[in-house]
Amino acid sequence: MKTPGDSGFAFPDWAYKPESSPGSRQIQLWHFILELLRKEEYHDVIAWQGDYGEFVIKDPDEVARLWGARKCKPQMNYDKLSRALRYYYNKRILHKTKGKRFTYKFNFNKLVLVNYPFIDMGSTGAAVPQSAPPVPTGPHFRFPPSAPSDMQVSEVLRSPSSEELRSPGMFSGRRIARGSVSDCSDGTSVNSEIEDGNGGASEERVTERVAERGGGGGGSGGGFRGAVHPRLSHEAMFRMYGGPGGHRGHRMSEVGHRVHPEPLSPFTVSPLPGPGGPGLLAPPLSPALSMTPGSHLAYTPSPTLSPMPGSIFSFNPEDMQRYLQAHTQSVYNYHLSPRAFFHYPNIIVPHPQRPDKGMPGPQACDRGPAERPSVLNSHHSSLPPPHAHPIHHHLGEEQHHSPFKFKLQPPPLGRKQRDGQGRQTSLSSTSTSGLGSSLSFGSDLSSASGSGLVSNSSSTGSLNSAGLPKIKVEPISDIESEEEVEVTDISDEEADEREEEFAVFPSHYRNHHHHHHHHHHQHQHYPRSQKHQQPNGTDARLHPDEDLEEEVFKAPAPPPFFVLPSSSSGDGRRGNPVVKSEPVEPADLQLASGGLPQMHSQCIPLKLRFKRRWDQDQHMEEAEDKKVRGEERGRERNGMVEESGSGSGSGEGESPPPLAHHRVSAELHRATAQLSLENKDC
DNA sequence: GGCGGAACTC
DNA sequence: GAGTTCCGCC
Repeated sequence: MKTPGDSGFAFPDWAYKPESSPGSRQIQLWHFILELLRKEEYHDVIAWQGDYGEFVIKDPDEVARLWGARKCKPQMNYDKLSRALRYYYNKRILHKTKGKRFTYKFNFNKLVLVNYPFIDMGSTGAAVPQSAPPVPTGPHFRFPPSAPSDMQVSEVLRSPSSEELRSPGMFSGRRIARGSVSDCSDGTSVNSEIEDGNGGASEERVTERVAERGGGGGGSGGGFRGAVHPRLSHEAMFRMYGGPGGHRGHRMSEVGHRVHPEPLSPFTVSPLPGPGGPGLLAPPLSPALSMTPGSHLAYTPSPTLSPMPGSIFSFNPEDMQRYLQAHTQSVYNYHLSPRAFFHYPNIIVPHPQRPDKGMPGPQACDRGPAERPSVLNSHHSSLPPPHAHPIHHHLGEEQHHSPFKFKLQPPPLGRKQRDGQGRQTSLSSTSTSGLGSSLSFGSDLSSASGSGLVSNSSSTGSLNSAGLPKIKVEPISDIESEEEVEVTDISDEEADEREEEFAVFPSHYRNHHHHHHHHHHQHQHYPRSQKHQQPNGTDARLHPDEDLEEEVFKAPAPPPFFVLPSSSSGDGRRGNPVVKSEPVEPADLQLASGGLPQMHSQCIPLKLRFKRRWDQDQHMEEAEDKKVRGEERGRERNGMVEESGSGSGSGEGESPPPLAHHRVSAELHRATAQLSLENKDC
C-alpha cells in the first residue's frame, strides 16, 4: 500500500490499468500517469499533490522519458508529453492547475465514473491501496435503494467481448516500469531504468490475476476487484482506504440495492435473464432524480442504456420511471466511451493469459500484433461467451435499441491544410516508432461492439449485430449524423461543484428521430478555444468547457411510433401524428408540470400525457439550447474565460448554472408525480 | 512554461 | 482515436 503521505483515499487499481483504458487498446497517457502516480518509486518524479486529483510532475524530463519508453518513443520530451496532456483538457480528463508549474489535475469524474459507471466500488472491496489522490471532501452521492436491474448492467457490460473483459491484469508495481521501458525492441528504446529492481515481474502479474479472480478473494496486490455494479458511487470509489482487509473480496452486500448476486462480475452471471423483466428496471425513482445540490450526483442506474429508447414507449408507471431514470443515468453515462463498458475490471476471466503472448501489456513495444490474436482467442473457449445478443433480444419491446449515442469531445476541427509544403517527410531519422509499438489489447473487439447503448438507428443499421446500442463518442462535428443522441448532464452544477472534479460532462440527450433535423447537431462542447464553425453554419462550439458542464438533460425523444396516436390527445387537441418539432402545446406543459388541472378528460391516457410531456421537454430543451447557443456565440473565442486569469489553480470552470435546466428537471419531476397521481385516478 | 493549431503516425 | 511532432504565440 502506499499512500505515502498523502491521502488515505485510494484510487481504484483498475483505474490504473491500461487495460481499462477505454480509449484505446494501447496504454493511454493518463493511465500511464496514474501508474506512475500510484507507485512510490516515482514519487520523486511525479506525485499527487494539492487538491484532490492534482499532481505535480516533479521531473518532467523523467516523466517524459518514461512515457517515451513506454510508447517506444525515445524522442519524447516534456514538450510533447505536455501537448498530449493538453489534449486531455478538452477531453476533460485533465486540466491544468494554473499557476503551478507542471501541475495538472485529474478529473476523476471522467476517468472513473465515466469509464466505469457501473462498478460499485462501494460495496465491494473497491478500496484500493495504491496511491491515492488527495481526497475530495466531496460530495458523496448515493444511489437510491432500488436496484436497477441486472439487465442494465448486463446490457451494458455484456457486449464486451469476453476478451476485453478478461485481462484483469493490473500493474504490479514494477511491471510497469520495466515493462514499459523494457522493450522497445528497436533498440532505440530507452532502457529501463525505471525501476527496477524487480526482475521479471511480468509473469508474476499473471499469476496475480488468476489468483485474484479466483475467488474473489483476495485481493492481492492490487487488483481492484470490486464487483461490477450497476451503480457506482463516488463515495465508494474514493472511499478511504482503510482497512484493506475488509474490502476486497467481499460482496457488495452492503448496498442493499445491489442486484447482482455475484460479487464479482455480472458477466459471469450472465445477465441474460434480466432484460425482459421490467420489474428490474423500474426501481423507484424518487431519489434518483433529485438533483439537489447536496446529492451531487444522484444517480439511478437506469435502463437508459437499454430500455427506453427503443422503440416503444409503453406507458405505465414503470416506463415513467424508466424515463426518468434514463435521464439520470444518461447523465452518468454520458461521455462514456463505448469501450468503457468493456473494461470492467471486475469481470475477470479466469484464464490466465500466457505470460508472454497473452499479456496485453502495453508495455511491450516489441510485441507484434500477431501475438495478440492468440490471446484473444485462447480464452474464448472458456470464457463466458460474449453473449451479446441474447440479452438484447430479451429486452422487451421497450427497449430494443436505444437511440443514444454518446459524444465526447469535439472533433479536431477542421484542419486547414497547409498546402504548401508541410514538413512532410518528417522524421525520417530515428524513429523507432514504427516498429513494434503496436500492441493492442483486443483487437477490434471494442470497436466492433461498441457499445453500450443501442442506437436505434433504424436507418443506419448501426446496430451491431447484437442489436446493441451504440454509444458513440465523438466530436461534434460529426454529430450531424443522425441518431445521435446526446445525453445531458443533469446535475452539473452539483457535480461540478468546485472544479470539475466530478463534473459530468454536459451532454444532451436527444432524440434524433424526429428532431434532429431541426436543430441540434452541434452541441458539443468544444474545447476552450474552439472557434470553428460548422459548415452548416452552426456554431460548432457551444460551450467552452466549463460552460458546458451544465446543461439540461434532454429527454429521449419518443420513439417514432410514439408519435402517432398520441397526438390525438384526449383533450381534444388533435393533431396529426406529425412528428412535429414544433413547440406545440406549451399549454400542456403548464398542465403537466404546473398545476395539472384536472382536465375533464380527466384521465388522459397516461401515455398521452407522457408523450406530451416529452414533447414539452424537448421543446424546452431546444429553446434552452438556442438560448445558450446564442450566448455562446456572443462570447466567441474570448470565451476562454476559464483560462484567463484565474490565478490560482483550481477553480476553473464554473459556469453559470443553467437555471432553466433545473427548472425543466424540476418540472419534469413534478409533472411526473402528478401524472402518476392522475393515473391513479384513472 | 503553457497553450493550441496543424499535420502526421500508428 | 490517441497521441506525436512542430511550431508560433503569449
